[in-house]
Amino acid sequence: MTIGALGQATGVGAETIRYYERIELLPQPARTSGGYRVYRPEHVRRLNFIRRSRELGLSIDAVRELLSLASDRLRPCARVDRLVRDHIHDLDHKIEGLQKLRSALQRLADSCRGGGRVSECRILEALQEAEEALAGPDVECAEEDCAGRRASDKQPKPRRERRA
Amino acid sequence: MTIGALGQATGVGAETIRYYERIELLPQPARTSGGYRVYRPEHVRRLNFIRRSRELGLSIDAVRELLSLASDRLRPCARVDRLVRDHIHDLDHKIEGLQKLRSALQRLADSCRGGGRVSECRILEALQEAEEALAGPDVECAEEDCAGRRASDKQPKPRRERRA
DNA sequence: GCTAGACCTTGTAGCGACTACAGGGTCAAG
DNA sequence: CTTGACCCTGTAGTCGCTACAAGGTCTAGC
Ligand SMILES: [Zn+2]
Ligand SMILES: [Zn+2]
Ligand SMILES: [Zn+2]
Ligand SMILES: [Zn+2]
Repeated sequence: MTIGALGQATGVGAETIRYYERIELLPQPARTSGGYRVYRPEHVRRLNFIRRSRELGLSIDAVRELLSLASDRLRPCARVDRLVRDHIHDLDHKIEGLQKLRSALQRLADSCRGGGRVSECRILEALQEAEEALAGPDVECAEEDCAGRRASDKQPKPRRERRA
Repeated sequence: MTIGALGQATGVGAETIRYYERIELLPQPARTSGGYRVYRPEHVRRLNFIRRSRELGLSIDAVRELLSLASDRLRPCARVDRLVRDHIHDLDHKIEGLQKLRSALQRLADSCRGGGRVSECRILEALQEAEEALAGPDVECAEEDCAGRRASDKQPKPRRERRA
């Protein structure tokens, strides 16, 4: 099958497929004499796995690790679980942050009658004036490993070269 | 004051300030004979406005519009309100999306005992196997203008040149 | 006056995960 | 053999910064 057919079969655009190949998330497929990529059913399976993982919000690196773990069928699946649970935990932080923003914005929006002039708009005043803790201070996470994981995120990650 | 002092006064890094100048969010300041940027109190006010808006999650373009609205003191503030309320609405969508992801992931994580081998891990199975609607279908928003606003987001936006 | 060192300058590239071209080549049907 | 749908590579754009490198400026102390 061609790249277009693979795209149809998986719901992933052709340009994204080529991108995945470039970053070595998909292996290089065979080619026709004219240079067209030729895909096989195992590519469909792998790409579907990738798409579903991405739809769940997992990062490309997490997907990469899941794929590598999945190929080692005898290994314990603890690391798989941890990847997923860490991602849930990250989501919790993200959701909480957005909810805080939302309520700060709601307070702001409620303070304006909406019918006045810009010169008397409470929204603009609040943005212009001195600190009143628009968003509250952020409390730190109770979870054990959270700080550690977040710190290790900062670690410089070995970069891959393009065109190996 | 120099760029470093402005950064201290507003809590914005010097490189970010230069970036804001490049994208014309901050006006070009005066310079010393040696080429150093020289800022005045009105820059501090403007940059504080920008920082607070950004902390609330408003996009650079929204901040740009707020700043331009704020300068027209006799104009009605309806547009200001709408910007903020639209942003709240966007946040609601984002939060809802993340919560859906979260519960899909939670179901996935719960299905794994965690002590087994990769070969029998339910998480990997679910990612590998055929569709079972990992994330549910997304219902459309009841809000009137939501679809319209989202469509106009797709409109090609006139791009600004660098180095005008 | 001279030097050390803190600060500043420009320009460029990187992040994540794509997406959108341009300018050409290939393939199958009619 | 022509048409037109598909494919190829390579590059640049998205967003909002952030991190350099290589050099210039300013100020305080001697
Ligand atoms: Zn108002
Ligand atoms: Zn945490
Ligand atoms: Zn498992
Ligand atoms: Zn909506």
